[in-house]
Parts: sequence; structure tokens; C-alpha cells
Amino acid sequence: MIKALHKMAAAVPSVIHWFRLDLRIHDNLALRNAINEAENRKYLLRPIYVLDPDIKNKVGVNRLRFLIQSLQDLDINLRKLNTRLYVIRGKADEKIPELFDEWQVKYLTQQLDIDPEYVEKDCVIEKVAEKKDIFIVKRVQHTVYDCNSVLKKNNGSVPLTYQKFLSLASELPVKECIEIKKQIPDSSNPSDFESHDYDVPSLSDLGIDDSTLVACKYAGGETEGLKRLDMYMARKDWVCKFEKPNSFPNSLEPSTTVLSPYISHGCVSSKLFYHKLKEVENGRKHTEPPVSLMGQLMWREFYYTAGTGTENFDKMKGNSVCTQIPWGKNDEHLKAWAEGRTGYPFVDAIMRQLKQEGWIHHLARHMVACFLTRGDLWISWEQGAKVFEDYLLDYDWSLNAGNWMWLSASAFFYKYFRVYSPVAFGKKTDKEGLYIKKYVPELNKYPVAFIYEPWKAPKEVQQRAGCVIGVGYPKRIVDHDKIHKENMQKMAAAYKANKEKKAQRPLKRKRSD
DNA sequence: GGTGGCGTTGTGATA
DNA sequence: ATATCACAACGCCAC
Repeated sequence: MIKALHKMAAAVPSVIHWFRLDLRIHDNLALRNAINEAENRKYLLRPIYVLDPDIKNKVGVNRLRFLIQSLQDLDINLRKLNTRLYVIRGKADEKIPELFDEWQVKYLTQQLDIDPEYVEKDCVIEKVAEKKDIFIVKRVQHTVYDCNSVLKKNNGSVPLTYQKFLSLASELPVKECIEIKKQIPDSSNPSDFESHDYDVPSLSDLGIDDSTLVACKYAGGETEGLKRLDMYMARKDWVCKFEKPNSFPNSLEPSTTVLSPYISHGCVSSKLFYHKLKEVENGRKHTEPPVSLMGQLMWREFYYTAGTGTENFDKMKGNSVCTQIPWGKNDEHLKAWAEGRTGYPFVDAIMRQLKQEGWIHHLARHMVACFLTRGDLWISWEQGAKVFEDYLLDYDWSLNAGNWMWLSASAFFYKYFRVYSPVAFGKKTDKEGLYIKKYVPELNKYPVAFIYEPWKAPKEVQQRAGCVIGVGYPKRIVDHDKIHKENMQKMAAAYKANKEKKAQRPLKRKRSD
């Protein structure tokens, strides 16, 4: 009996929607395409997510938790439509070709991604699909604009300034959001609909010891994300007055929306965010890009466009927009930075918040990124980007690379002599050092006068505060006042070398002509 | 093709 | 509190 059912099921072809960084129902054209295709052709529908069993070695535990929560929520929301999420455990480029045969796949829909890791796997899968005559549909839905259209408008070259990007984008249309309203018919569901083999795994299923996890501050999922979006969009006055540079990197609770993890995972559609912002701004006096909330969304578009149009965007070598800088290597310094024990309390507080909570304010990212690269430690931005990839809930391939290049003055931003002071910068918005005391608790008995520079406290003050520098809290690994000036010289030299190289290039071309 | 204006968010001193 | 300046002087882009 069961065998017969399976045989029948196998005979009916399938449509797959492959969820990737589009972990949502709303504004998901590729998903709707799959649903409609299944219904119209009387095929079976399989919304899948492919989970690499190796993922815990690639993604930090906080982001993994966010992902699992997002998948759980996605499954719940799909079941409301009378389908479900089929989680496939394995490597996409191996598993999906297998499924093509097992499920008699005729049609596959997915979101277009630009992360080279995805693109590489997609190529393998596309080749197999072509042989088997499987139709693949890719939809642009991770960004507001189609980045390739922006590039086309700029005659194929990458806009290197934000204002240039804005002027290009302003001439492009923004599509409306997609809704899925009707229920999926029972006939679209395969016979193994109820199978637990495809259930969303728990963290412990993936070999993560729950007791090692810190409290969850930002829960993943479309439902949470939309709730957060609605909560902030309801604060119309706040939205219209939003100016990023006037928000606080070191408030005890976030001074910005923390929508970024939801947008990076696709729990919230960037296009939905766009339309909601337009709705709030409409008819009201409001701030403008680059500082406005809309401006923040456009920064994301800017980096996505640059990432789409630039080879090796996440590397220094072979990256046409990236100034070549002879960064040094110091694994001890890198580790001290990553673990929040540089001896600079503000830097350490930020890095510890990042590791614990998976989110830090944009300006806090500026502080620690500048410190790691051109400011103090003279370590490559690629190293920093890897640490951020591990810790950030909102890790996003092109934004991470783009922002790291910005802060290291490798691309987009060039005033390398503007160096953030690990002592002065935080004081502007937190004179008392409350943020430091929260995340570097060993210093919480330090007098305000020394909280940003505890090494300056007299020994008896250190002892009275119960934390002697070099014992309870590390000594500074570098002297900022000295080293940032040396680094500035190195930056000047790197820029000079780069300029000379550039000046040579047109000459060479002329000779070969 | 040269050049001046400008660039999301610096620091520290001085008025 | 807030503004301006020196610091040393970047690259992109529009004109």
C-alpha cells in the first residue's frame, strides 16, 4: 500500500522553491512562481532549504541560532499556506542534483545571490539542470533595485560614490511588493508531506551544546522581523527625524532599528522596508539620504551594486576598486582584537558586545575596524571581515567587504588621516563610560576619569577598583598616540605607490596600441 | 584634460 | 555648549 503510494508520488513531477537568503513568505516572487507553477501544471510543490551539516564550523553560533529560528518560523508560516519547509541536510551542489531525479523536478525557483560561494554552487547545479531539461527561475529580490540595471545605467562601470549611486537609482523604477494570498491545494502536497525527515533541526541536532549559548537578544524569523519593522514604522516622527550620525554607538540598548539581521537573512524584504519608509515619509518633512533611514537602505544597495560589478570584491588582490596596502601580520594582536582584550576599554567593550549579542552599532563598527586596520594594528581588513562574518547576525557578503574597505580607506573613503581615537570617540556619547562598564565588567569600579584609559590610573586607584592593569585587565597592546601616526605615514606611502602605478597604466596601454 | 568642489559620521585646540 | 581651525592634503566627478 505504502509502496504503491510512493510510486504514484514519484510519477508526479515536482516544483522546488529553494529558500536561501529569502527566509520569508511576503514579497517573495520566486516562491509565488513555484506555487503557481505547481498548481497550474498539477505538479507537487517542495519549498526546500539546504542545510550544510558543516555549517557550525562556518557560521558563528549566534548567527546559526538566528538561522534556525528563521527556518522554524518559515516552516510555521508555510504550513499556514498548506505547505511546509523541507530541510535537506547536505551540500547543495550534491543534494539538489540527487533530488532532481528522486522528485522528478521540472521547475526550480530561487532568489538571485551574488556571494561567490553561492554563485559557484549555482553553476554546478545549473549545468545538471540544463542536461535534465529543468527550468530554473532566478528572481532579483534581495535588493530594492536590480543591481545590474544600475550598472547598465552607468555604462557598465561601478558607481564609486554614494551620490552617484543615488542619482542612477533615482531613475530606476521600484517594483511593488508581492503577496501570496491563496491557500495551496492539497493536490500540490507530496505523500511524504508529514515526514519528520525534513523537519527543521534544533541547535542540539546540529551538535551545538545549548548550555554554551548566551541569552537570545534578537530572535530570528519573518514574524519577529515584521513585528520589529512595524514597531519602528509606527514611530513616524522618529523615522522622519532619523539621522544616523546622531545615533549612539554606545547606548546600553540599540539606538537604531536592528532590522539588519532580518534583512540580511531575507526575513524582511528590503523592498517592503523601502515602501513602508516611503509611506511614512510621504507628506511629512523628513531627513534625506545619506543620513536618513531610507539613506541606510540605500547604502545597502550601493554596496550590493559595487559587489555585483566588481571581481574579487571581498579580497584585496585582484579587486579593481581596492587600494593595495601592505598590511602586516600579527596573529596575537588579531586575536586580542577579536576577543576584546586590546587593553582599550572602548574597543574591547564593542568587540565583546559583538561576540555576545551579534549586533553592534554602525559607528562602533567604524571604531573597531579603523583600530584593526589603518588606525592601530595595521592588520588587513580581510582578517577583520572574517571575524565579522563569524560574529555578526547581519553578516552580508557585499556590505561586509564594502564597509571594511571603507573603514580601512581601501575604497570609497580616502581620508585616511581621519583616525578614530579609542579614547576620545566613545566619550562623545557616553562620558560616564556606562557602556564600557556593561561589557567590560572587570572595570566597573573604575572612576569615570580613568574608564577610557585605565592604564593612567595610579596603582592604588587600580587596586581600590579591584582590577590591576596587566592582571585583571590587559595592558594596551599598542600605544595609539604613537602608532596611528606611524600608520598614517604607511598609508601615505601606499597611496603614493598606488598613484604611480595608476599613472603608468595609460602609458603602457598607449605603447601596446 | 585640468581643476575645484565635495565626500554619511575625526581629533584636539581654541574661541 | 557650539563653532572653527589646523592637521596634511585623499580620490571621484562634474564642469
